[in-house]
Amino acid sequence: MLKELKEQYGYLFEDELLQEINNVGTYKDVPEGFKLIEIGDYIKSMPLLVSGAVKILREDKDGEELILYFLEHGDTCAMTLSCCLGNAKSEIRAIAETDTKLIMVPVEKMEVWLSKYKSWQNFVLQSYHNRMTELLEAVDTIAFLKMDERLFKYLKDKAMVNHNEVIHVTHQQIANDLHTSRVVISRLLKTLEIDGKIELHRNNIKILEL
Amino acid sequence: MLKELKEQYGYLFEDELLQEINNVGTYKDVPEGFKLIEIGDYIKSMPLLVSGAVKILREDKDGEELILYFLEHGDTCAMTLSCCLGNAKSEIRAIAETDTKLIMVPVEKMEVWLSKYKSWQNFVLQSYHNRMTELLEAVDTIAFLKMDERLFKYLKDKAMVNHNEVIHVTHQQIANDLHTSRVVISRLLKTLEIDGKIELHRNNIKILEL
DNA sequence: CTTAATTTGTAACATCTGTTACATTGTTAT
DNA sequence: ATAACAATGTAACAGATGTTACAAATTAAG
Repeated sequence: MLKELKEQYGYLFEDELLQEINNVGTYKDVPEGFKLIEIGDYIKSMPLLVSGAVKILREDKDGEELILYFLEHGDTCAMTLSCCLGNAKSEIRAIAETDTKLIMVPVEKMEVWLSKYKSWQNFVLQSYHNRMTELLEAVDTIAFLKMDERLFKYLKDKAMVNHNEVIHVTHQQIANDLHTSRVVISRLLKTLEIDGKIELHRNNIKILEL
Repeated sequence: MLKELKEQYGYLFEDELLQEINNVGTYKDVPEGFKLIEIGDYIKSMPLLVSGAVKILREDKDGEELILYFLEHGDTCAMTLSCCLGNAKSEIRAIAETDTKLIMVPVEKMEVWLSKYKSWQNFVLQSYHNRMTELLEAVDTIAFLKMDERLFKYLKDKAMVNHNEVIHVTHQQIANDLHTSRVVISRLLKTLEIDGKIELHRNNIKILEL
């Protein structure tokens, strides 16, 4: 575990901090689809992504979802950060998009390290900055793009974090992530296929223009 | 200035920090409509709101705006925080919604205080948390509400930060803030008036259900 | 193999939002 | 007072998105 820690976070943290993380952190290996955080959860430990990808979702009053963004290796969830340090409930849901390796850091340590390690402080602030930027991009996507553009962006992003131009997903699942209906997605996917941007198959879609 | 500082931030900061803010901060008094931050600006000082309200806007690729949220007394702009500490350009525009009093804190001090004052560290983290929450609410509003609901929420929010159930605004200005067209706003406003929720007048609207 | 469930395709229609065009009313400047 | 401008009202239409319904193709279960 220390080896993977150094690979992912060695350029950020000094050896002493890496050692501390190694000592108090717990290694976690979760499969695709595993629910890491549920809305309303009190967060007791913070996840540092080592490998894989995580999908961050928001929910409306009827329980329907909307994807905000994906997290990748080297990322942490600022929403979680925010909740840990503020002792608040999670505002979002986090689902493993692929098989994922994480290091879970107990929340008590986070505060201590904030004062003890300048590099940790920088990491926390940088994480907030990154997540803020990604949230703003999510706003742009939702507010400024039409559904066909949102859909194509979603497909490309998903192919990206899966490191595969073929994504395994049904039209219904896409509709859930984009907070629309299956019929709308099927319609727009067909148009994308006619335009030569994707190839449609049962349970998977090949992205031709990445 | 120290008096107003203590009134707004006394419960957060110890006297020593308040004194430091008073020494290095510059008092700023700006009129309604004043542009505090432009997209792309490098931020050299961080604004602490003392009184008034500030409108935070995002811009699309065609230069059209979209309101994200309002800031009020006791708030600071986390986007600015984020930019200061990350040495990055501003991703948003900030416009004084009302006549506003601010204290501008030089960016160099912010970093020093992060290590020196625990209360400042908490304030910075709490501000990030608040702004993250507000950004998520903005996402909810844009993604989950229809235009008539967004409009009514906007009117109520605006009345709130102005401490007045009569808001001075034209249909065109509302359309700009909500990233739609004037005709759409006029149509929906008329419906709200018929439903007895507002009263329409030239250049102002009275909100009846707050 | 047969049946049931899942996934996808598609039509028809409703509703919401955006656009263009123009009339009317109120305000400002000369 | 009159002209120019700004703000609002409204109709008519276009386009995007959401809904319902049902058929066809594929897969899973018994």
